[in-house]
Amino acid sequence: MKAISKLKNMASSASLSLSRPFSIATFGSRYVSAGSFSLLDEFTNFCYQRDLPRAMKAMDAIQRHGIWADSITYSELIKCCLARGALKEGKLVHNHVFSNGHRPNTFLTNILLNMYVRFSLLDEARALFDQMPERNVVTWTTMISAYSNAKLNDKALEFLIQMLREGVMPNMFTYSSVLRACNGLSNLRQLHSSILKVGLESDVFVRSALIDIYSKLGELHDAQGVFNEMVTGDLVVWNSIIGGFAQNTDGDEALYLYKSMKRAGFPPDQSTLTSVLRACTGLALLELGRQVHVHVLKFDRDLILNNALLDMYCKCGGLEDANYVFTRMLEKDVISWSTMIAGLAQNGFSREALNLFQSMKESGVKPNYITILGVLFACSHAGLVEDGWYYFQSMKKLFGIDPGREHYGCIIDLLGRAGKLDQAIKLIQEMDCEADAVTWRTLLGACRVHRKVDLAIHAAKQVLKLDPEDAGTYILLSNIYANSQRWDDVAEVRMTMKARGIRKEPGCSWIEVNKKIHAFILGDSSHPQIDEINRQLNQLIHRLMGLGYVPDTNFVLQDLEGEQREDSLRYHSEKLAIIYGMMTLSREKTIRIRKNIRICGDCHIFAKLISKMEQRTVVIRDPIRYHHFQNGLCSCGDYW
DNA sequence: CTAGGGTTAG
Repeated sequence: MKAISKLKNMASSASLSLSRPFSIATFGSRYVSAGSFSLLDEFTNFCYQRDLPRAMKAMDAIQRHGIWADSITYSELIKCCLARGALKEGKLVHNHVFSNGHRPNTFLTNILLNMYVRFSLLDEARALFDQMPERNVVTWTTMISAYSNAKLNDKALEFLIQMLREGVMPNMFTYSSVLRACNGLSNLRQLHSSILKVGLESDVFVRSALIDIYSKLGELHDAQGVFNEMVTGDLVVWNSIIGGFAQNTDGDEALYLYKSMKRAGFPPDQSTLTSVLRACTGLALLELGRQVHVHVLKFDRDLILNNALLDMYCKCGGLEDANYVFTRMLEKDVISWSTMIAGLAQNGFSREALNLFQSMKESGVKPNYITILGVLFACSHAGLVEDGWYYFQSMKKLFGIDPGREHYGCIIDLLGRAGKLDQAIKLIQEMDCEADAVTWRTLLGACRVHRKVDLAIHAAKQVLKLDPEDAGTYILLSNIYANSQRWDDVAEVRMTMKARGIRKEPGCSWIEVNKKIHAFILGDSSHPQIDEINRQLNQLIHRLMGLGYVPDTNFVLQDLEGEQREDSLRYHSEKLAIIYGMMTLSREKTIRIRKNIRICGDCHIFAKLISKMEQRTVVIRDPIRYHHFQNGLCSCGDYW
């Protein structure tokens, strides 16, 4: 410290800039006259002043005299080029320091190398790397980091191996870069054990990189293990684990960790809030999402965060809030537009979705693969066969996007709704991409609605071939057979299920009341108010039956999955959740429910009748679509 | 001179 303050005093008394180095130049072999010395002085000054145009001119002058400045000066100049995106000038500096057989040291070459990496010129970087006579850990790390950022994972790993072979020891920088390049678990476990061996696991960068890659590979258990070992925390480490759970659809754990993080004294930042919103989205927690919104206001310029907020409102059925956020966003990108378009379409506002698509095009934002999906989804929901077909046919020509499996799925849905099953099956045969389980399930849905038994059996078999774990399809297939009195086939399906150990998931519905989540599971009566709920449910069913409601126990071809317990039809979890919502939420409030499996035909009718009789809005989100029940009608148009 | 975390569909 003393030395520094001494230097400062010297500098101010001599009115020199501190950043100016005392040693000015490394001289070439040639004689340097007093005139060229001042040229060099000038060059150095311009570099430190970050005056790029003058520095470049001065560099030209010293080059003509065959002299070079020191590495620090050039590194300042290159920083300046990087800050201004001046690639051309950067290349000139590169040529200059290599001119007339001069060779920069490893430090300066690393900086040049990094410059090419920052400009995403990996080939140039590689060429420079290849001609370096000496490569230190920074050299290797720069290349590895460049390759992992470019997703050239094999290259990154290959460089790590090469580096080790040449006896250069990786440091924490190296590990945190190369971890992102892990393609599989075996790579990762190997790297992890080397990290433990050299004791670098306590570095926060390495820790967060480990957590992140474990969770990207779906190994949340390992990610949490690494997290739990943490002694001194760091915001990014917290964000890594919270993001890991949020992205792996374990919203509960993400939210729990979010609370712990705040308790540990780390204020959330943009990244934290984005993950927390994603967790709310997955759990359909509109009220909690609204609370998070308050914190988002501090970061109103953050596009990613606002997109996450927008999506939360869309997915939680808060369309008005979504629209509010959307109109007020300072900046909108493809994701913002796509989110809003899909959100409108999924919630039954097809016309609005298509209008928004129009505005998007007018605003000059280019639609992408996902945008078109939302558009096609809107068309199929509104029964706009012509429009949907048009967009599908011309998406390549208009937007340069090749239709993928999901686009075909939308069109199959579109044709299916319109009852054009022959065309739908023809399309499946003509698809450029392989039909998958989702494709066939879409067709199966159409067969169910239009009661095409033979085609339904074919589609169901295809689904099960591609996804042998799909309990709902087994049930549906067995119901179809039962309905046609094909008892041998029924027995066979049941046997297959048993042999494969397929068990149907119990139906479960969640509703958020007073910031608490209430879960209703079929066959579970642990809710404290279950007796009252059942009493009111029975009363209501009685009243509905007086108005002509007939509990629909004939599931065949009406129920794609449902809760599959014919005898307890009246206790399906969504019915319990609706009643509970009616009991606890004031009349003008929307009853919002999330379900783990698809709604059955009977509950669908039940919800429609309630919406009319009680004049209440009910929104049920199942795993694949939204049902807005209002005044006796559902936004899905009775097709799902 | 080299390093870590977040958004749309499925």
